[in-house]
Amino acid sequence: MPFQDVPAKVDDYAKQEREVLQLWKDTDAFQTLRTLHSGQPKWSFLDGPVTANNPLGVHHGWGRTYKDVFNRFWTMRGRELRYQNGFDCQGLWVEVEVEKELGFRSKRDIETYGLDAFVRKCKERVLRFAAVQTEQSIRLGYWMDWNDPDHLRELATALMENPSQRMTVQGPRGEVTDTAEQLIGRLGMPDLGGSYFTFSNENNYMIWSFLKQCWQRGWLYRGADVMPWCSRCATGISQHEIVTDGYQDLTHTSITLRLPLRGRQRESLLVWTTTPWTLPSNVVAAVGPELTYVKVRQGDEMFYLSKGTLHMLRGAYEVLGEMPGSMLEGWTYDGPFDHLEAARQPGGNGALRDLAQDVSACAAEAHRVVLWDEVSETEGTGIVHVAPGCGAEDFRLGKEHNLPILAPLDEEGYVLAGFGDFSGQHVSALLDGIRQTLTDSGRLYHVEPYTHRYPTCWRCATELVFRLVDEWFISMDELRHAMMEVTKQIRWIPAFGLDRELDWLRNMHDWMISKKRYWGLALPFWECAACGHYEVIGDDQELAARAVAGWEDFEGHTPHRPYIDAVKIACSTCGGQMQRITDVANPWLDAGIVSFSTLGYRTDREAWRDWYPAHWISESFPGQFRNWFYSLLAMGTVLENSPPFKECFGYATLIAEDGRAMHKSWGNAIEFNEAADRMGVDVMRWLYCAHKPENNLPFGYQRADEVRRQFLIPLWNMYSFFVTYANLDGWEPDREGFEPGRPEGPTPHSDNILDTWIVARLNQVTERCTTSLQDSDTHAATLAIAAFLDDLSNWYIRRSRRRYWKSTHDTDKHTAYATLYHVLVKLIKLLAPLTPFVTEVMYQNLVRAMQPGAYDSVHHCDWPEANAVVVNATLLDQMALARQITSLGLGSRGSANIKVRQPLAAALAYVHEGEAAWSETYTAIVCEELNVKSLQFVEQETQLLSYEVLPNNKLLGPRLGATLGRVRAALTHTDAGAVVQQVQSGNPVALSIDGETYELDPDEVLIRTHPAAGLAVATDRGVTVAVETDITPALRTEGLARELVRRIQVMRRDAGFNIADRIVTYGLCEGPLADALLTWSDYLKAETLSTNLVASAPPPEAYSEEHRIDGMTIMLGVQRQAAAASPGV
RNA sequence: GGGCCUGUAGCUCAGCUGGUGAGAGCGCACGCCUGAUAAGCGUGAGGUCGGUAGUUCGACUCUACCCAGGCCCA
Repeated sequence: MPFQDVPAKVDDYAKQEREVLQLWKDTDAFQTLRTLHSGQPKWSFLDGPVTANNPLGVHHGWGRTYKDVFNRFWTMRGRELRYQNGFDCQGLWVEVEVEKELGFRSKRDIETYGLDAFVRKCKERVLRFAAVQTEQSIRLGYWMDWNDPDHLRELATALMENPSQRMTVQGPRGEVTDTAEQLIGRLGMPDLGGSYFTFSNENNYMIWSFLKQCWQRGWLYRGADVMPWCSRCATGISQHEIVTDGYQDLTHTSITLRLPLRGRQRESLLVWTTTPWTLPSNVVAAVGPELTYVKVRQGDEMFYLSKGTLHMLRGAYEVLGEMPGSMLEGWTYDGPFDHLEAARQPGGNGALRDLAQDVSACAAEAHRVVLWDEVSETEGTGIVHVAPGCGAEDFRLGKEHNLPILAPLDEEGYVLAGFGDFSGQHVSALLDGIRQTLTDSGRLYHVEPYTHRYPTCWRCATELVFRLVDEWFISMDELRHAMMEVTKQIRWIPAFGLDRELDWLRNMHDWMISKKRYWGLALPFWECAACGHYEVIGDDQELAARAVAGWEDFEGHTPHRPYIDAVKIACSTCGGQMQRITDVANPWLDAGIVSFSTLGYRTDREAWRDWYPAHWISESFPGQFRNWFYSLLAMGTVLENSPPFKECFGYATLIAEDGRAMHKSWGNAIEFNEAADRMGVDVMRWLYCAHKPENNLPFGYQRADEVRRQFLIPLWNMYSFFVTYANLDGWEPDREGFEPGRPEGPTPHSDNILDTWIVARLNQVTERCTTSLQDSDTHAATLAIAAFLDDLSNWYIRRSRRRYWKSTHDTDKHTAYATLYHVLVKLIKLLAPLTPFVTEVMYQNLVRAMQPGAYDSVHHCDWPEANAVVVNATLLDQMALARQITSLGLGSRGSANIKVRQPLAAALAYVHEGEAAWSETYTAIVCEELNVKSLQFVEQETQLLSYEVLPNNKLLGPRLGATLGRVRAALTHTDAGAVVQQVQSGNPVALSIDGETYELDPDEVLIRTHPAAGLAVATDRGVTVAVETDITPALRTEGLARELVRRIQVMRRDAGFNIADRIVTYGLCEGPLADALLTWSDYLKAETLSTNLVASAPPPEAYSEEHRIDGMTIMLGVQRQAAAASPGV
């Protein structure tokens, strides 16, 4: 039973990969893998959930490749894994897409549409994209416990038809029957299996428990703050979100205006703002206590501004005097909009100000100059307009000075009552009116466009405004330090991850967890309308026990809006009825809880302990320090005060090949599916793995081509070469003693030095790969493998080719096959986690087809063990030396301009060390490579080169310290030849310096060489090689013979003969060519498989060509022998 | 303003805890090989290792400062 023939070239790697996928599916390969490793020691990987909101991109492919590589590696190393993928399901990002789908423009549209229907649409969208992402992940070769994508779609359809219809599905522990809605709510649980979904009941209730703990420890509070707010989404944007993609360069209209000082005729402060809509909410003006201010005259007016901002003035001015900022403190002024009702209302306007402070003054009364360290001169006038209801820093300053607050905007950005004509207008439309009012009142000084980085909504790109809101927060005061301690117990890769996480933790404010939206975790906060008391409910059972009304409306539903909102509980303080606040939660709570919710923390604490903490997690690090990593840490710290993961592997950002971010609109984006089809995913995976993760990864078709050419095609060529010749010779691997986990068999024995060498290299690389992957370093693993592939292809196989195609069937040939087979099979096991498809194809043919007891898949095999005994350092060094001599010899041939086909009499080599272990075998290899008759080592390198002697700094530095410099000087002035002789005979070298004698041991002296002029030599790292350039007539004849062989071989191919065909060769020529034909006729016949070599013109039926060689002409012909049609070589 | 990362050949990047030759791939030039063949191999040109100062016998490697780019936080 021969191997299946292997095409020399794969036309379509993607097609081949799809066939592998089908094979895995047909043989249920993944389930077999789980069974094989069930009960082994555990390796816990916790997946960071991907937002199931759109198809995957190639950047997801990068992360998923890492995850799959390490999952596969640890599995092969004999570990049991969970293989649970995660989908992130709840939150604004899904709402926004569904809104787009439905053509909605505001929250009101959603309410009109109905919360129940809207929430179902959100769930449906998640399920449909989870199905798409599942298919894409499978295409990538990512082996996980995937749901059947069609099943997810069926659930989505059922949910939309009728969520309460009962369905029965097959789970890993048997059939499960429930309503469509509840089946969806139970996805990822042990009885259903598959990916976890953060919208699951378990995930939501587990977060409730977490929040209850926070509440019990006094960390949970409702507070007022001025926050970035999206008027379109009608929601606050948390610190975590705004920093991601939030800032854009935007041009706004900036206004400089007068604030007339009270009691000072025609004197004004000059203030500048880029947000004119905040001017009606002005309360105070701030100056820098350290800055210097000036009083200037323009016409009959006097202005105050800081000295460093005089450029803000338009037209001529006269400086009247200077003063420190502190001198202005307490001056009062007339506000620009004091005629508005809001400015005259005691304490300011708006309901929420009471949450913030207790003040009775109105804004108009509060107008004065205050000191503020934050004021700078980098922009503006050095006098800052402060509106505590419209800016985060302003708000803090307002609290400090107990100022009234004017909060002008409602949820959707419309101005509230009390602002005159502005009331009812949208914030984005206020500019003209404000400008006109200022012009009319003579307050306007200057107007100018101004470009700055301004925050926008990360979902809908609407410009954010700052708005006074009430939100729910987790206080970081105590948690911060506990989290930092936990963070330090984790290994961060790259190491700077620790610093980044700590930096974030040090700086972050209290964690805003609420959102005034619809699709998300329902915050379990119940509030009493009567007395204002609130309580936190810890799980579904507690809710059931406490419910006094509305339970029947909720029962049977997942804990989402609107049904959860129906449940009322009794107030433990006043006995009144408590209602859930309508807010939903920040989605990072959902992702952060998964080290508890997906591992059975609430239901099976023992099983949870088996898998917690995760050994390894991985995500792209930009962003995740403040998001997923952060929320995991928060939950682990609050619930267990322990690290939820031991090792965090981060990687940078994927960019396009042109060095820019990928953007569809820039035309440099690549879709995942398109990449998979055009590149093949093995290529993608190698490209990902060969990259250093902390650097941004340029991704594109050019790089993919490089990978295919340098990695995949050479690998395939070697495989194809092996199979082609093994089949010709009918070679097959031993079946005796076959072990499915180790299909490569025991290390083969051979007397051939190339065999023992390549086996040594194989085991060296195995060791390196093992170490690297254990250390989460795919980059190092690919480097080691790439170097090995080069050795295998360009040295071992190339040097061994004749052993495979020679016509005798001897032990040497068998050993050659056995060795190459062993190497290839062990190699594909090393490669299997990295490139699972091509290795599977090779395995199916090399192993599965030949061994009845073989596993179905290469991925069921054990990770290869490094056999340290065969890693012979001397052998590796000597072969490296042989390659070096060869390379140098080729270099010197090149400099003499003599092609390799022309034999030369001798190569001369000098090696300054390591020659002792040299053997004739290496000489034979080098001679053949260099096409020389002999290789001679010269004793005295001075024949070829001159010496230079240097101190061995590494040894002498510590010994001599500062005197090393003088020793070096002395050494270079001595007779180098004499020193070399001393050193080579093992004697110390004595140096006299300033009357003192220093003795240097032989190993404390290094010898370096320089090529002497006029010789065709090449030298590198202490090795020198020269070739004799004399070409004798005999050598010339031989060279011609080799030239003829080559031309005949090409003719064989052009004539369409098979490589084993026997032929008759005709040659008509004179002179030296005729000599060559005669003298080397046996050689010619053997090389070209000619049974006969006829010195005459070829007959008409032969394939013939006229050739010119060195100015001579020869008529060559080749003719296939009828008798040679029989098989065999 | 603060934190982190990056800066090595035309391009993309390797260079482990300082040790004496500065490397790979791509591109370029020239050549070779040809029974893995619309593949492969070799050689070469090309770099003051961002800059400055310091530590050291010795710095691409460590330290400080500066410059440029990126990310993050104010």
